[in-house]
Amino acid sequence: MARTAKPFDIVVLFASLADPTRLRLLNLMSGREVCVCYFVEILRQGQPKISRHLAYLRRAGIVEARREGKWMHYRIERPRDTGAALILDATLKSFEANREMQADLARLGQACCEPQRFATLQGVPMPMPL
Amino acid sequence: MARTAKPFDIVVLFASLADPTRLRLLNLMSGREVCVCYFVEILRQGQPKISRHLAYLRRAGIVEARREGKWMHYRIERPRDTGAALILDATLKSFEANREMQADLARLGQACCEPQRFATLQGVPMPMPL
DNA sequence: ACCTCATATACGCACAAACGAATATATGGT
DNA sequence: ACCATATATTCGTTTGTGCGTATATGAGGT
Repeated sequence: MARTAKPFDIVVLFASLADPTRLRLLNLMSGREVCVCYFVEILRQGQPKISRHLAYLRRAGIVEARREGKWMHYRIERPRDTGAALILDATLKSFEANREMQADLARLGQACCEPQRFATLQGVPMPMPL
Repeated sequence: MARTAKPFDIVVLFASLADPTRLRLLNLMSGREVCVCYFVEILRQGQPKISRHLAYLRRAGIVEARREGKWMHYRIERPRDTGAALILDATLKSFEANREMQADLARLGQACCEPQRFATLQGVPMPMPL
């Protein structure tokens, strides 16, 4: 029988959005593909914590990962489910009015333009606009 | 000093949406003010459970209550925070494509048109469009 | 004052989530 | 084959959530 894609679970989507760290991760990924080490540096949180939250977002079906050598790049994946996609759109849009989210983006901008100021980011591939 | 309305907490909003019962409640309230006893009847869940979930939605700032004699009526209250309001809009819109949500609405329609078929709803004020 | 009905809250339990620390896996370089 | 680096997963603990049952509150009727 044809493998039916299991219907998108909206409760799981909301659970994945109900955490400040995960929202900050999504904000940083908005419009860009970002390497894990940037998240660790920008959010100043432990690496296992970041990794766990990224896995959570992936299981929820709104984030995809791509390996490039030693590095993993994460990007937002708009769900095929229309309702879910619109909720995600509205969520990302809401970040535009949020101080902390804009501060995170500013820090990400710094890390890209002046990577020499971030000891942990030497030689790391830069975030790429999508 | 001027009482600053505390900024809308988007994490609390998402937490309030991350539960199937609460989503079903919001769906039933979409465009209508509904009495608690309808929720109990339509969702076939215990009254304390319904009441707790309504309180949760109220604390999250997306639902308001109005007393009318013995009865409590609940309605959706669009948050003043624009981002939150758009997320809520998208959430309600997503219900239109959902089987179970439409079945709940159909049951609510029955309860209104043929209240005599629902023993628990005798003499209860009808849901009112807003 | 008392009783009933509608709704809300308190209590105790079972289960899930989030965390830091430690460990495992995967890749590339020597 | 070995080591270093980047990332993922496991473990044990703490904290939070949802539930049913029991009880409290609040309004209206007698």
